[in-house]
Amino acid sequence: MKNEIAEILKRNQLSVTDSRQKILELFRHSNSALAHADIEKQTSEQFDRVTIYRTLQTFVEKGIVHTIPTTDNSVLYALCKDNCSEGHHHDDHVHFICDDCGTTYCLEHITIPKVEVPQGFITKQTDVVVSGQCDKCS
Amino acid sequence: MKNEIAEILKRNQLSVTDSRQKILELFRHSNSALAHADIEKQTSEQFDRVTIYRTLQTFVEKGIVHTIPTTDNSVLYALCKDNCSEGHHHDDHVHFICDDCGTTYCLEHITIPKVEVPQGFITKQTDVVVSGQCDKCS
DNA sequence: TAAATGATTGCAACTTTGTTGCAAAATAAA
DNA sequence: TTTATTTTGCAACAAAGTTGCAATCATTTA
Repeated sequence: MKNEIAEILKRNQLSVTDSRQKILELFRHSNSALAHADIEKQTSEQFDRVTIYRTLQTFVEKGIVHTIPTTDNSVLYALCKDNCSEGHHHDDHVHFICDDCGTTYCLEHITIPKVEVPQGFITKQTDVVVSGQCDKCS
Repeated sequence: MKNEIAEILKRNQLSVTDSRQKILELFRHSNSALAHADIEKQTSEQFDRVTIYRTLQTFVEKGIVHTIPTTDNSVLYALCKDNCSEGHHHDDHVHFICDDCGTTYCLEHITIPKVEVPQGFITKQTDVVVSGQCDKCS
């Protein structure tokens, strides 16, 4: 378990530190996306705010975690499933935000539809965020 | 021209003030989405930061403007085309963010595809954000 | 296994972004 | 024109995020 987490870090050429292990564990045990504030709370302020910012940034750069677009100004992070390669995210799944409980899910099994763009535009990534009620709140 | 803008404000039961007219004009003359900072710059700091925040908030509430989800933590605003009714946005179009120049476009003519969600989930809104290169940068 | 190297952390200070209360000013109504 | 209501700008604050730097920790090498 703990070894598996250390493995992921090593595979991404990251040194294995307490904060990285703990934060990565949080993501693996959560079935929803996490905000910076969630992580700060759930680690019971064991780590400095700055460390959490930097860890998340590193994880995004390494393709361990991806950010989820939201209409409000909050930033959400979620595990990339098949461990995207550095700078090459290919998390082609839909995100679902529940209006009631606020939970954000990665709907891994629903693939992003192809979206047409006008002449001259080139698509590199397509993000789909669905909002409404999740199965627990409906 | 100016009258048309005043009309929109009156139609939405808003009193016609300098800041509201000027900011609404900015949106109408821009073919892309605007961030709070853009507006602050483009009004050459004629209005207080707070006024701009409050004006944008009011416009969103009235359905004159809508927010666009982004992967970074920035909030973008764009004109609602057919002047959504209060609280009832129905801007079912795709948003495109150019990775090179950073411009965000509302692709008015491209409709959002229907996205399946798992059993028990209820869809209320679907946001699609495509990123890549726009026609000017490709 | 211990010392040396290099990366990461925590702290402090700071910037940027967004919010709130309130008096003054502007708009709309009478 | 006067009155009532709304909006604005200021000040002060709160939250979110960033940067430099010394101390600490992880990894490498001998």
